[in-house]
Amino acid sequence: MRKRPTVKDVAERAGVTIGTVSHVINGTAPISEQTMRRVRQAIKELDYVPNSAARNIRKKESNLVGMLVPKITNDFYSLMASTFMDEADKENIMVMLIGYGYSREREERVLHSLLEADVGTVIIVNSFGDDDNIRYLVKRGIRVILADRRTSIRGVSSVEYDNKQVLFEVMEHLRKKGYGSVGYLSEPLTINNLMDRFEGYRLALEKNGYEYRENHVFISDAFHQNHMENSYWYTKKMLREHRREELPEAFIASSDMIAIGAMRAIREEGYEIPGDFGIAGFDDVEISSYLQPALTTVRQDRVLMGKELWRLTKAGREGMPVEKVHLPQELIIRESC
Amino acid sequence: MRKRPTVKDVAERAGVTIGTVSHVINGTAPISEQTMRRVRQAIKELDYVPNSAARNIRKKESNLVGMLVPKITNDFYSLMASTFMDEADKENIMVMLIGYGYSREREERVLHSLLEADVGTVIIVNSFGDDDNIRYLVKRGIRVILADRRTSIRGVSSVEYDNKQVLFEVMEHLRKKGYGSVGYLSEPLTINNLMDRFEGYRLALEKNGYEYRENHVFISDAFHQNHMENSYWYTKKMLREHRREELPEAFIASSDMIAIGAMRAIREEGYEIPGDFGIAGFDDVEISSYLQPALTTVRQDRVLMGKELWRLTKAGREGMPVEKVHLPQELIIRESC
DNA sequence: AGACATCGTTAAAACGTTTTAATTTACTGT
DNA sequence: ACAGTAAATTAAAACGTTTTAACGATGTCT
Repeated sequence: MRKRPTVKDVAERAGVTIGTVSHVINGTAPISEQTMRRVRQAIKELDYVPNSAARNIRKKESNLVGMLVPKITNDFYSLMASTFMDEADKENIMVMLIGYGYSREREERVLHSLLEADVGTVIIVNSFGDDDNIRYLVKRGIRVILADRRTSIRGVSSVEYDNKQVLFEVMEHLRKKGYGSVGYLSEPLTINNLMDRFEGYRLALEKNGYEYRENHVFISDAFHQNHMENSYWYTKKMLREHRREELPEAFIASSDMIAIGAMRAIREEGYEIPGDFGIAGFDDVEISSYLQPALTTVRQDRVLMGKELWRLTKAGREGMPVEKVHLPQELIIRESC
Repeated sequence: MRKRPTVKDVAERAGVTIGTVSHVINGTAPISEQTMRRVRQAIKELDYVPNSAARNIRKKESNLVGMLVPKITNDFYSLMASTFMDEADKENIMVMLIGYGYSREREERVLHSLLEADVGTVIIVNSFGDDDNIRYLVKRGIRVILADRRTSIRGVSSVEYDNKQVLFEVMEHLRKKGYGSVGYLSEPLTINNLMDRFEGYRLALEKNGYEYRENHVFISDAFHQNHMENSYWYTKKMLREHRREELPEAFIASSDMIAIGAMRAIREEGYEIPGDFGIAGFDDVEISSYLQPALTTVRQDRVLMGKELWRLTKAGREGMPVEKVHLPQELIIRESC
């Protein structure tokens, strides 16, 4: 209710000048034992907490970093964000986490808010927009770090997974398990990671002696709010409209959510997994091992990702040069194929 | 790279004074058609974006609201937060979403950061701490809104679900399905919503002619990072250490995550759901209907919750009085019992 | 004893805004 | 032609900090 105390109030009560108070707080000048005590005491008594807006404005650097993800409700992003925030928290940096919901317009508005808030760094996770936004941020002197996506723009760091390679492992596993053909389910190929995966799929298909068949591949026409549900309907339709022999014997899905939706559809249409259809996903979200059957998937270590992102953020603030980091992926074999 | 332009730069270029620029931006004074144009032009040319820290400091009100949730990786919280943020975004309010990870110490530190950031409102979702933090915030003149939790402290709004009532429905459903006894799986009863549920369980037990049995109730000793996994081990241990007839025929779990962990354990121990054991959860997280079997659960509408929270936030900023809101719950019957 | 360095503190400017009262300019009605 | 008003603009203060240069006091070295 009462007015928030300021450094001025503290100074008054401690019988010193506001400069001194600031020095006590920040340790920017030698202070005698005695005034130290008095100031500390006053701070405690008034329950003073500094106003970071005022501080930032003067220091010309903010303690904010922005993090843009497609959806915060997706385990894949939220775990990554969560680790990142935990790390940032340790060094008293605040992160503004924002989901832009696959909306281009929203992404832009939100970026604008971040600019107003004067963030020094922006982490962009997996945005599918073109590079204009990134270029703009860089031009404004904001450090940009890309996660799970790369760019050719100079001056931005990125952390991505090695998407292409692991598909050979997945495919080989499917072949060994005896699946006679392998289809592919994916979101639209607008981000390079998804493109890489699809390319990996085609390459691995060939390498394992499978034939590429157009109608074994189902690529969604747009990003939807609910990947799971979308994939569910998509797959269901597909299963109904084709005879068994027109369908692949196994699927690789570009994310676990896609896989989960498909699994439900497959089940509902009366087929067995992994008997009638094998299926493998991407991400290894938490729920994967709790499914029935547990989902075989490619683990993308989001904890590691979060930590790397923080490392780069910190490095950036300290003036270190831009970096491109690659993270390994790992095939986790469970029951679904 | 180049210095961020300020209102001063804009003024200079437009050949007016900074006051005028501010008036143009905020519409706080009549401005001639002509200077309007010139200022707008200058803003565009310089690509000026106002610094909200400076603005907030002067206006003595910030455009920030803080939102504290236990974990952002939990679908239950993140969907709630997501809707809230969507609403806030529409009116250009930024929300600092923070997960405190069930850590008391972290909760306190984070609250402190929010104070520094000068938030006007803090939403606390489901915190299990005692009321000290809340009291403290209120004392500092910060509007506090509680979600999925209530308090006796005056001056704080809250939105909670009607937890007790719905258990009668659940229990009746289980009885009608012929389950001979009903157990209960829960996180520790430190928050009133969990207490309400448990109380509802006991009341409903009695009303339906079931006997309350100590060893049919399993209440976890602490909040764990991973509810699903925790519940999995817990249940597994339970199933192994007791003979079938010592165990209940159905379970009510205090959250879907708990239920999912238990389902896996039950499955792995060779039992069938809903045949050998029935199970029902709480929350209706997105994945619930994709499980095998699909989970019967009590839906708590998080979208509605998010919207209500925003409504109260807005009302608070506009000086409206405190409010206590109650949201209905709904039993969603699926396959697990 | 004088020059010099060190320590603790202060005064004042600066950061980028908004806001208020004051000022100028232009118009109105008599 | 004059006071009176309305419209547009400005000057300056204010917000809560940090930072810098300057200050006085005290001590040290020759």
